[in-house]
Amino acid sequence: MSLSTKYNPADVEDKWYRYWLDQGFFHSQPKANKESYSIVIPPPNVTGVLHMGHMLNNTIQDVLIRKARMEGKEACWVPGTDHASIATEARVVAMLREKGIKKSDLTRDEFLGYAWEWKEKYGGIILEQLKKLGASCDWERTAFTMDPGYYHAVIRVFVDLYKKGYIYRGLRMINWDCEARTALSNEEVMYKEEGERSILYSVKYRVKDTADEWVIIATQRPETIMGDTAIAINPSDERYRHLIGKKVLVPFINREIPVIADDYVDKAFGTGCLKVTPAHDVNDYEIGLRHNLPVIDTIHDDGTLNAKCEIPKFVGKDRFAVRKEMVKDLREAGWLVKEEEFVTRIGRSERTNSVVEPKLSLQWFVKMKKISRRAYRAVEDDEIKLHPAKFKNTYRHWMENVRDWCISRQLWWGHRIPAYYYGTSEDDFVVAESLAEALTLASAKSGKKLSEKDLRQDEDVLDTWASSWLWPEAVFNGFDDACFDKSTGKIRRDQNPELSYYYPTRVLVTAPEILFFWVARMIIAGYEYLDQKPFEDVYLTGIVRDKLGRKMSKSLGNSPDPLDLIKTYGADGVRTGMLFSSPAGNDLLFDEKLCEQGRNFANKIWNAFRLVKGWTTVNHPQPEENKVATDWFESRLNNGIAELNDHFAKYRMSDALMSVYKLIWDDFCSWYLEIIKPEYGKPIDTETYQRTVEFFEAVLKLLHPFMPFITEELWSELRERKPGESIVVAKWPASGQSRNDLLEEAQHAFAVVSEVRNVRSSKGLSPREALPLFVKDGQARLINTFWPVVKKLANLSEVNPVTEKVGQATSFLVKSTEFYITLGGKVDVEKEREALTKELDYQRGFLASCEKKLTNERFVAGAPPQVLENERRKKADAESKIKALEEQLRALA
RNA sequence: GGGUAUUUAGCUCAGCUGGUUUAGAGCACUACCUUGACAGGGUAGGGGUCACAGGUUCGAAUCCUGUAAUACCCA
Repeated sequence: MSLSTKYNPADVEDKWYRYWLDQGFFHSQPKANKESYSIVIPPPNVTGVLHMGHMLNNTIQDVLIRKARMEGKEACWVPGTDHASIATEARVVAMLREKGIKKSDLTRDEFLGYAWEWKEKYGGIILEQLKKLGASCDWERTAFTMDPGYYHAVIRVFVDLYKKGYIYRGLRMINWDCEARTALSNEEVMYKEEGERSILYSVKYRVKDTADEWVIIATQRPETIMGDTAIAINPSDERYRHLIGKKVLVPFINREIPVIADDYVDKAFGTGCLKVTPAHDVNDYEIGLRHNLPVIDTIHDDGTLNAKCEIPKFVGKDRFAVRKEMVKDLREAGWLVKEEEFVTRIGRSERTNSVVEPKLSLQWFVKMKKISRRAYRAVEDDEIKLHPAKFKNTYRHWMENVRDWCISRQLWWGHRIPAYYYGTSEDDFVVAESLAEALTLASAKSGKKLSEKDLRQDEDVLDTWASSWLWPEAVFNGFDDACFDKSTGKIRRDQNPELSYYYPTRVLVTAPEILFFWVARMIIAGYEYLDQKPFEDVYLTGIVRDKLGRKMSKSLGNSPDPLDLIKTYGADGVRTGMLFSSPAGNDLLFDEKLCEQGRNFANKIWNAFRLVKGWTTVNHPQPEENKVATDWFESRLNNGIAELNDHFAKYRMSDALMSVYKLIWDDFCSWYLEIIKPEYGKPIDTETYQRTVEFFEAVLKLLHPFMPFITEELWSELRERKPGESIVVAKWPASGQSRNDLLEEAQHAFAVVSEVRNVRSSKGLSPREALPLFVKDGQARLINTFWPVVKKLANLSEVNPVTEKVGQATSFLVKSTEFYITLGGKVDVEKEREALTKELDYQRGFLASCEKKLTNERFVAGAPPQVLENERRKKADAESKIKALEEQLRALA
């Protein structure tokens, strides 16, 4: 073991992680008569690399799971990754493009071959990085949402929900990514916070059968004019009321469209006339439904215009190119009345950044209203608790307005939708777990004898969340043949020992931004398939931002590389750095200084260890101050454990860490060790030494969930350890009796020490110079057993009780006890007077505030007795202090 | 535009159902300390009319109403 004055994390971290793995401490199996404590990891994208959000999230999980393990629970933390269909596919497509391969030149199977290759190569990176952080996952259970068993589970659930009537296929307005050529969920559409600049064009349409009557509409998408099927105005708009029912002509193509009245139209926006294009705008589509308007879809999947636009020169051209041409043509025709810049919100694909095209499309949906009812109640009734609880409101709001879930994606990487088509009509399909089964069903449904060649499987895959919502069940193989009952569509827990042991999991730790599309849906699935919640608690972390409050992102380049941080500050330092400032649900403004604080803390403990390890022992009777110190610290420790457990129970991780931090730094190092520290080169008595080692062990254990590496290193060196022993599986300290009288007396004693030090510091006296102290007790004796401690820490030559004030001395007050230090002529009377006067002013002001209350008749009549009594005590206290201060002032004169 | 939250020391935050000393912590800051565990340290200290304006109450950082700023979610 090195004697360096600085702790070097790099020397120990890898060594211990390997040891923990070799010993199998992280592996869990169901054990009869042992309580289980399980956590499933929010699976990171298989394409991802570790970012600060993961660091925070996984540190918290590791802290919780390590504490549970030490408490003797069967702790099981299941790791894994998510196939992230759209993100991964985008990366693979980009990778192929670099090699000069176009996705469109590949067959589905060829493409998937590349995708799997890519996944095998890069897919495990993030999990390897978590090991550097110290994550105590059960790696033998590592899961992936496209593992064969998991894949089958997802397909099985699709079939089951279809049979139950929850899944349907329908025409809907969806968000379309023209570049990736896929539907996007609302969550995958991003808007720039500050909006985007665009141009609002005012265009005039001729009213039918008039020579020179026009309607002027405002639009930012003139390229969609050919898809217009109405002009809408607000029914209360006097300016246009006379037009209702008339027809107007679409520019260039002269198609007749009606003028209709609809409340949706905002009179103040643009000209107050809205062109309605149901195929290309969500709101227009809604208006179209209300007024039975036709839908004319003029844009292809790739964003180019199609023949329905009726203008041949536009067909095949990109929507944005057409916009430019259209504007030019309108201008030349004299129909463009105005162009003005304005700021609007433009939806863009999270993955490709291309402008989202609202589009009508046949997609698969899950009906959400009924299936989500129990999930809604579960959180409402606190069967599942959200931390912090404020998210309950958000959850309720979403659940009450839940909308059907579009689960199909026009991609290849993912779980292929198990629908098989056999004819040309929209209803000519069946849904089945396998081709063979599909064939049977299709033959029956069509009444024809079909062969496999007649069946065509749906080309699309499922939304990634439609697989990850099964995570808590699927990682324990809940949908296997052995326990999934197809006839009831339920999992039989009793047929699955793992599920019956680990489910429900204890807590889910994740980011609030995925409360709906992941957390809520997992709850829904849990109740649907097991009639039981998937987890007891949901701990929602904040978003990691930079010092300036900006979200950390790759594009901003404001995110530090977590592995570099670990290299610089050690995993323990980074873990504590993350937790120092992360109250649940609040964003964390990350600053490297926090990691530095963590590293410094590690160093502090390291040096405390060097101190204790450096002592030699001798079999002497225990000195009085050591006896007092050990008794006191035992109480302080017990009380610290209780406090810590309480913070944990409430998921107050920051507070939990801070309370261990202070217990170790302030109480153990600054007070306890300073009291018992023998003079340089002298030995310490055996009794005190033994107790100190015990205390040290206990505080290391309390700190272990937060700082696993340094605590293991020191714990292993503190005593002889047998092979296979480890702090990882050491017993969490029990919180025993705590003596309040000792804790209180210590407070007073330490206050006296501080005051004496203060006197030294303000008088410029050396700490080596012993001083005499005189004590004039007030109503109660402040210090009894702690005098030897005070004498040592404050370096007092003598302590003398007095009954009268002491002249020619500097003085201070703790509670109402007066203390005097004679300085042999060194007293600066003016300074003393100043300090005393300042204190006296404060006490008088304080007294006045008490008196004000007590002389208020309504207060005396209305306040509860304890409050009154308390107020009287405060008053008496202040009065005696004032008296003492006045005496001291007089003594100075 | 709708919803939900936040606003307490320079920074990040505690302060639960109003009353335990005219508000607490960590960091940062200031002064002193090259003291034998630790300068990645020690000792001491300064710093807030609890966003603003009203109201309820004997009493408000805490409850109510309004205003303003900010954040997130949904449209």
